[in-house]
Amino acid sequence: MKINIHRPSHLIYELDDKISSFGSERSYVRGDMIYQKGEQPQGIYYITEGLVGLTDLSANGNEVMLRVFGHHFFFGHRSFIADEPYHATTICLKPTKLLYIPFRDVQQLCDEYPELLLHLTRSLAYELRIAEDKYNDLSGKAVMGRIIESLLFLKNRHPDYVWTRKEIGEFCGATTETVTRALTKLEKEGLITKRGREIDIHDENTLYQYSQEIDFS
Amino acid sequence: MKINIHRPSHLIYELDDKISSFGSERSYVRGDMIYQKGEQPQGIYYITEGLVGLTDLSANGNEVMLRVFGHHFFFGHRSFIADEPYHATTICLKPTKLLYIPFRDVQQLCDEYPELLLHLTRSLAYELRIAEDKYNDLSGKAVMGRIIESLLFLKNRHPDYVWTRKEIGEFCGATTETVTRALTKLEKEGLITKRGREIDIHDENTLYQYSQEIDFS
DNA sequence: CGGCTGCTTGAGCTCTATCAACCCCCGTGG
DNA sequence: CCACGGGGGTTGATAGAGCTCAAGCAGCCG
Repeated sequence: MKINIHRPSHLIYELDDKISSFGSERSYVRGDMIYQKGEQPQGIYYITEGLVGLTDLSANGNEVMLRVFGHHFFFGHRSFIADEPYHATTICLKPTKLLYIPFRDVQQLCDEYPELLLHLTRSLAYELRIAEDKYNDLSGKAVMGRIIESLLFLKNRHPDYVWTRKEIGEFCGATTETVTRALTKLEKEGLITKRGREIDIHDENTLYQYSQEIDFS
Repeated sequence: MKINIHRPSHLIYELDDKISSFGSERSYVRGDMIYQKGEQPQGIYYITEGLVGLTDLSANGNEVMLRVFGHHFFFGHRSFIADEPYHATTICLKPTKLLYIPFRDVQQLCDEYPELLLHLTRSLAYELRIAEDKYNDLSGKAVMGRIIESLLFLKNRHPDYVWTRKEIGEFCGATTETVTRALTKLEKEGLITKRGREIDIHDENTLYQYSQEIDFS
């Protein structure tokens, strides 16, 4: 997975004000479900504050974290655009405020701000690459590499959040135990420091370099 | 991965004639590379006949098949829309004729047929679900299940093509040997018949049922 | 018919999941 | 303010699914 240090280009802050006059504000706390796999979409969501994860259950009963959305992110539009029921469930990770925009208003919003549709399209194109890069990694990269890249990715995108070992594992296809072991090793190697549940990365580049070294014996 | 028995809804045959007046026709034979990972997109591609695979190399040197495109499919538009270099390489799987549409013409084409952009957007939304379903499967489903689903998916989408064990493996994250072993087992169980390199599925539903049974001991 | 690519089968090994036990941190309520 | 409960984290031992390596076979094209 290519790590994006900078915020994805498809975030357009200017829309913020415009959108706020549409749709209704909703609040969630950690653990709340926003929508559930299988439901029929009725609108799309725009986060003004907080963090949301898109998760699904895999065949062996493990949770899989497919994507994460922070503030200024839309979500729920994939299913809307594909005209499919939701293929996964969204869960609130930290206290979140968002705008729920029913389809009727999406239409109107798109008419008023034609760049919105293009923005959503771009975000799909972007997320598709991420998903396929993740697939590639899962198929051929050792856990250690996946864990490091996920750590860098998640902390870069959402720095002000303490990611749990479970969440990191769900994101990259590893168990909590394996993540723990990896982090312990990284700490011994002097690349990170554990501070309670927080993980301090000493130097992103060094850590990334380390993850690219093929052999973990 | 949810198997789609029917052709994906985002194929719009009516565009065929309209598009043919744009762009230039190109031909490829099996093994030809159409574009390569890292290159900067200059246009998009539309297949009039044949089969193309989007592949990448994983960390351990294995080939990964991310997507396949048949006739009436566009490809190369993800990178165009995301404004990124290609994140993977497209390889011709069977003799293919396609139309190459440089960006200048894409613009014009979109103006003339506004539904085209929406069509491309839908295909991205659709492919994103597939990619995430594949990720989920890879993360939690035993190989046997993945192989069966890939077999059903690939043969449904592109029935008139003899998929090799290697290709099936690359698509679902398994080695050629593992695919062979799985197919041998399926033949012993009376679910498929091997006819040379061709694989005859006795009954899709029975096979699918079998793949959903959790335990492969 | 020769050679190449793809397929098959076997043996062994390794990575990572699984199971289990324990600890630590933190928030909550008495 | 302390006790307690529970979620999260750590560590160890073990097992097994599927990969790797190897060697031979079969189908297919020139």
